[in-house]
Amino acid sequence: MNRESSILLVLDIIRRYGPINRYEIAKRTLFSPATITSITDRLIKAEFISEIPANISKRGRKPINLTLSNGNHLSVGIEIDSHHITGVVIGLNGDIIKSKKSHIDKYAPEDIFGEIIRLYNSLIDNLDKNKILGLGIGIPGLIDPKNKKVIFSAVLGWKDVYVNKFFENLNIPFFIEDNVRAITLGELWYGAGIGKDNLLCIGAGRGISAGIVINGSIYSGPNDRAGEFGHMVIGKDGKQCRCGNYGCLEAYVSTEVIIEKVLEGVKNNAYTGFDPKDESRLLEEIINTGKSGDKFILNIFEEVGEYLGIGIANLINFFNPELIILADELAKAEELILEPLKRNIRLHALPPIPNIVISRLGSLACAIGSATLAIKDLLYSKLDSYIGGGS
Amino acid sequence: MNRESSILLVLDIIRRYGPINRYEIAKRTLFSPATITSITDRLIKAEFISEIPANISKRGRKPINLTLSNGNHLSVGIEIDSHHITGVVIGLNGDIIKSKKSHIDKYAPEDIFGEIIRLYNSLIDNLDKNKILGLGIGIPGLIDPKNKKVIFSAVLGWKDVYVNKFFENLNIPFFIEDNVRAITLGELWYGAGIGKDNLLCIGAGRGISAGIVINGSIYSGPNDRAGEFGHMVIGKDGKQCRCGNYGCLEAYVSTEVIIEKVLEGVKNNAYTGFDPKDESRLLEEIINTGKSGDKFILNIFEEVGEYLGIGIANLINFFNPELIILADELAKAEELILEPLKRNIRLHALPPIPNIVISRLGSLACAIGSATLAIKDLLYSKLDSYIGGGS
DNA sequence: TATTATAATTTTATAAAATGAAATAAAGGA
DNA sequence: TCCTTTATTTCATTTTATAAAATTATAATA
Repeated sequence: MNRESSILLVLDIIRRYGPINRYEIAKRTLFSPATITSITDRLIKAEFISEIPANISKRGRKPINLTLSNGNHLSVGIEIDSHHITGVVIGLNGDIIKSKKSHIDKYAPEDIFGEIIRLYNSLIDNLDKNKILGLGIGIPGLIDPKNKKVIFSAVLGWKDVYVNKFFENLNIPFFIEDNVRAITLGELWYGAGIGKDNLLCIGAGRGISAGIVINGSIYSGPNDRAGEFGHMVIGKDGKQCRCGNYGCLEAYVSTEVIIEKVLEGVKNNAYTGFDPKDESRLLEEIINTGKSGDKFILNIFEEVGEYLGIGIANLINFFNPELIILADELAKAEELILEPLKRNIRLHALPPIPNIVISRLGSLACAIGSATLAIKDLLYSKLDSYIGGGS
Repeated sequence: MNRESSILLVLDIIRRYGPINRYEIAKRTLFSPATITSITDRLIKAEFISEIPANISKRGRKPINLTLSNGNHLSVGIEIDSHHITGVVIGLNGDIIKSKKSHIDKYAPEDIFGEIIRLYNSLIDNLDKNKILGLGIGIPGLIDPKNKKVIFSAVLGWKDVYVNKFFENLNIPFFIEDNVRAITLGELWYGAGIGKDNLLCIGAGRGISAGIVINGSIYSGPNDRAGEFGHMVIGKDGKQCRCGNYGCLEAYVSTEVIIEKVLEGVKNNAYTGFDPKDESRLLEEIINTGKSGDKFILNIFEEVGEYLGIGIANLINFFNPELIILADELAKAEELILEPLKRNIRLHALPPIPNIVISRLGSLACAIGSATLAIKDLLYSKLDSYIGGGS
């Protein structure tokens, strides 16, 4: 093929399997060691990778490991959620250089993107502007990343918002993506999914959806609709969902359902400790109360875990993933939800049952994943301008 | 990259998008037209592709279309089902050269593979043996294609059957695959799925499973378990399944369920025209009666279509395929099942709703798909021995 | 009918990429 | 110390890919 795709291949191997030495890269790529030497030379000169000593002790010359280098190229990622925007700056290897968070209470696109630009500027304030590769934004809703359009966002109350115009003055490559897919990308490259080829990242919050990783990359489907399993029917003729159908997963599992059940319980059982007015902190309080062993709350998570477990088991049977990552709001409940979830998955999924873990990047997952969008764009297509021609 | 992978890429473009001219191949591959000329020259010399005149009428020199050539390289495919083995010989472009079918009534591996070898020999009898690329076999059950092992087959009553030993004397490359995946491959390369990148092929017979096509190739999952959605729970706390759980799709949808319902109806309503003893033709008779407008049968397909529709809608929401192909036994019911199926999918799947069609290769789908296994192996990895080096 | 414009393909000289083989480097062990 | 092993690099050569020009073949036009 052409020169560039060989470089991209080597770089992708280093990203996925690094730190890795030249000899191993040669074996994985089927290139000769000589070729790997020449390609990695140029990547080192362009400061994309760097050598780190390997300390395995066999006979013979010690291998020199190569890894994506931090610091020389940076990317900014921003998450929009219902109450905040969260920003991070990361290096190529995912290390967090900086992070910042701010509250929002106005939801018009102008307001939010204005705030994002303020946050962006404050993040890159004392950094070398030339090092910034780009900006990625994770948005809850139905996103068209190609045309940089938010098709629909229930959380933000947006419909057909074109994002381009807000950033044209910024003069920096920028990308948007659905928040769950951004989380998935972050976890895949830098979190719980490192080294995995096929996994599902379940985003459970107000709605339920999954980021799908196939053969090491995100699968969005031909219409960017893949992963939307919130309205999977698991209880035919069961509880009515807001979509009108009966028995959808989302009718049984969501942060709203949990809050509803708790508030109803508060009414009946004279619960204390909750301030139902601070909606944004209610779930947090519920989780804390549950973690301290409250039977009523435990029982609610048990119920939710059963339905979510069936939903995920259905996906496991169909998709045969190596790993399930639980992310977004519900993931904050950790063992509280994980334990009943695992139990019910074992009941309904056919072996082999994959590991089920909580998001490793936690509250920064979406921002980190969004920053990864710009890194991915660079690593997959735009090296030319950074690596000169000629050998 | 190396020469071979460029050749494979061009060949795959011709397979997927052919007949196609050199100029279009250049655009799709990002190779220069000059490169395409040199690669296609060699492919023509090796008789993998041939030129056919294009009859589109624009200005300028007419393009010369290239297509996989038939006749110079052949592949044999064989399907094992509960009562027959079916064999075909196809060319690279999927044209059927020959087909043959025989009954089986003994199910020991020695018996079946003995019969397969007889069928194979009779199929290649008057053909040039040098042209035969290989033999593929589609088997109902859980298959490990890499180790050529049938892990489990309920239909055949097999467990841990190693297939290698039966073919070592034949001295020809051979491959095995799960029957639904074989059907899927056949439909993708030569049937209803030509040109599609992401589709599901639903195999509905005694059991229910799906062949998954992602980015133009079959996805089997890390453990070859992908697609097994027969035990997807769609009716929590519903009808008990033979697996022990409640509400599985297979408890509501399978040829056995249909036959059961009909036989029960026969008992109650004094139905005539069925001979319940000839199990292998019963479903056929049921379908024929339904097609002639019998209300009782129509109603059964309506019920089955509802449940299958919900199951498939769940997959559509999750997977966002471009196309759904219905195959295997139930597909023989054609409109009888398709109409209620489509109706219920529209009720439960989020738009955009993909086309839903019946298998185009029909009763030869599995055999053709199995033959495709050997062609795929050749086209994806073994060209070296056919195409000499040098430019 | 000859000419012109256009489109597809091929030729050819050149540049770039990839490799094999030999050389070098860096370690452990005798 | 020298030998063996393993990793990496050098360098001459082969292979692959390309750009630019040339050729071929066609439809539209004069």
